[in-house]
Amino acid sequence: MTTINQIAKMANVSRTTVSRALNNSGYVSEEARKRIMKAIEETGYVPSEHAKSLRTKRTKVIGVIVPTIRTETSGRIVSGMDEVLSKLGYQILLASTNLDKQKEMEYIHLLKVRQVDGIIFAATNGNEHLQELIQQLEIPIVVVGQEMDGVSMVLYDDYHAARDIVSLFIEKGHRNIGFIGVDESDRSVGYLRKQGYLDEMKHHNLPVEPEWIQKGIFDIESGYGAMERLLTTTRNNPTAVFAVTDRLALGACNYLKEKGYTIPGDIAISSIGGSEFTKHLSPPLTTVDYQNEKAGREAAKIILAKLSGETENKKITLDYRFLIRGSV
Amino acid sequence: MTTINQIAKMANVSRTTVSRALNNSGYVSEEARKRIMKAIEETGYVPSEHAKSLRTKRTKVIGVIVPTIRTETSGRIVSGMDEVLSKLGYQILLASTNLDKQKEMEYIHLLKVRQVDGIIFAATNGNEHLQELIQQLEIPIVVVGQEMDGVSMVLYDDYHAARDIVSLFIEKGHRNIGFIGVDESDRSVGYLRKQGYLDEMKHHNLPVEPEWIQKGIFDIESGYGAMERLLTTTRNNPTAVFAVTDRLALGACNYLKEKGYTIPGDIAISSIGGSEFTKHLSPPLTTVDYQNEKAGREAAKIILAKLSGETENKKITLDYRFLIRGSV
DNA sequence: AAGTGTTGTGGAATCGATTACTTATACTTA
DNA sequence: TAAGTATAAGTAATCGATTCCACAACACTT
Repeated sequence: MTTINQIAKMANVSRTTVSRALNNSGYVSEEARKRIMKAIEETGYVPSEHAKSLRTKRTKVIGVIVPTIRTETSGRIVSGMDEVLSKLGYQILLASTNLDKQKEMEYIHLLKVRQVDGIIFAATNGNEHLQELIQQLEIPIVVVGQEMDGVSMVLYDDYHAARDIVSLFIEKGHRNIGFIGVDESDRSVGYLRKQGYLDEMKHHNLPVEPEWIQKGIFDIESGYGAMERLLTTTRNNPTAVFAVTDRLALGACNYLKEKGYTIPGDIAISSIGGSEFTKHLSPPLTTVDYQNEKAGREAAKIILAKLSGETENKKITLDYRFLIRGSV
Repeated sequence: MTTINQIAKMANVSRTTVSRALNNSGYVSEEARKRIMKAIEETGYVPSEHAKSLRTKRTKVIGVIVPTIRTETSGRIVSGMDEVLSKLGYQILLASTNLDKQKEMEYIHLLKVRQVDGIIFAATNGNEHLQELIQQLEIPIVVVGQEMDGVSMVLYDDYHAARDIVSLFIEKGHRNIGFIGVDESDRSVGYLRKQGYLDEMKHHNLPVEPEWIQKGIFDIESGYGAMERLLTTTRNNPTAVFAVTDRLALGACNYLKEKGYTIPGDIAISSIGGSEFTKHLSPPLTTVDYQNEKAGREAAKIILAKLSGETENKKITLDYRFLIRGSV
């Protein structure tokens, strides 16, 4: 590896001058600059980022923590971030927690050690230790899709999206409307979306039977199970079901098809997620597209703003697109 | 930020001793060790990775270059890598080219500057400049899903997977079999899969009309277009079609459904990819699952082996699972 | 002729670690 | 008892950059 000292020697100047030439700081004569450039050209020299970081305390790396990178949602978020960050020479150090709450905290620690310039946190969590940890972090941080005190956030409008969906069902004449959710410790997906459902039902004076509310985890199988429970534990079956994620909805659809129910004839279904696959199901799934790329882009922009001195915490709530398709 | 010097002062030893205690190298008395640990505890000190890297030339970071992180395939590959790497304290520095061949080379450069310990390259390319660049790289490198001279590779068995698919069609009685491919500059997806198709056809003495071979790019829309051309440019229509990716197949299916063809009644269809969504189409798509996570894991293992001294280049060809479902 | 400003350059400290080398004990062992 | 060795800890060089400060040389003012 070529170092700045070798370049200095080749160009017959001190390494100070080389550094100045490289960073366009201070005075460097045309001749010296030319000799330096020639030496750099010949050797293919590139300055060591580590030495630089050690001195300047900036790494041009942003740490990104996601629950998993196997899903389309995470992929789209990260993709959006990368779009903005790479343009300014920042790179992404990826950490995937695989839904392990313990790891979320470990990774924050790890990223701090790596001295990333900022952290974007896109993993769901209810852990209050994490809150604490994040608060005392002296690195800029942005949280995506989750409310948290004292940090910048990019939020989806979970509550209103949920109400919109239920409202659509009601408009179409449904009165018995079921709900497939996840644990409420997940504030966004679990709590807010459920609250939207409940409030919209109440707003129309529609009753909600306890059996209409089922819970799954984040996978397709549990959507299947939830729909099964939904249709076997009460005589008073719902004619429409709102699932909080596309995957849950997919599982639910699978159950319906298997048992010979028609969609939306017997049961209408809709969810939140906007995954690409929803378009190609039969019938195509009605879903809310959160525009995850945009969330990623916005989060990246906030981090960049913080890095250039902005101190105020921002809170952005993104709009969404309601994709009404054949399943309702 | 606490540094090793502060810890040394607090524990009343030299920073050398602190370093030794931290790295379990050389002798440190029990008492000294205790005092050091106490100081670390109190301050929450973590050694700076940059200072470390500067001295040791190891960063514990692996650079990963992918064509895009929006797709399931990439997500699964990266996820598999992360699984193996994070266990040993390595992290992933992600670079996504967005299918821009120029960027592939830029990123290799960028990762080199960041002094990553190794690079995993999972982006398709036909560029010979890249070949050169990779060859002169003194960092360990592993290429996934693409043949290249002089480097370690993790390959999918594109050729045989393609033959298996065609063979299945023939077994089911099809004789007119169409093909939706991509540009052959992509050796794996473009060339090898096509070659498998052609060879299996020849092996059974089946003719291949030029119109049966259509080309798309990597998205759903072009699959739609390819299928359209396939059925409108010749009177001698195929009764089965092999698409080289799941997305192309999906586009093709969309066209068929739109025009009222039945699958597999009028036209059988199968592809390579094993994406999760294929299971939920109607009919479910017959596809070859490449087990991308495994590819990621294997690539990670090879990099790790290289980092611990292994010099020989490895070439692994992964097996695949043929998921035969309703579309054939 | 003295003072001031601009341009160009280099010396040396610094960032936070690791590590080769040295020194100082205490304990074996021939 | 002298030599050898295991244990413990410190000194100082080093990694590859940035940056503060000092110093020249020269051109202008006044």
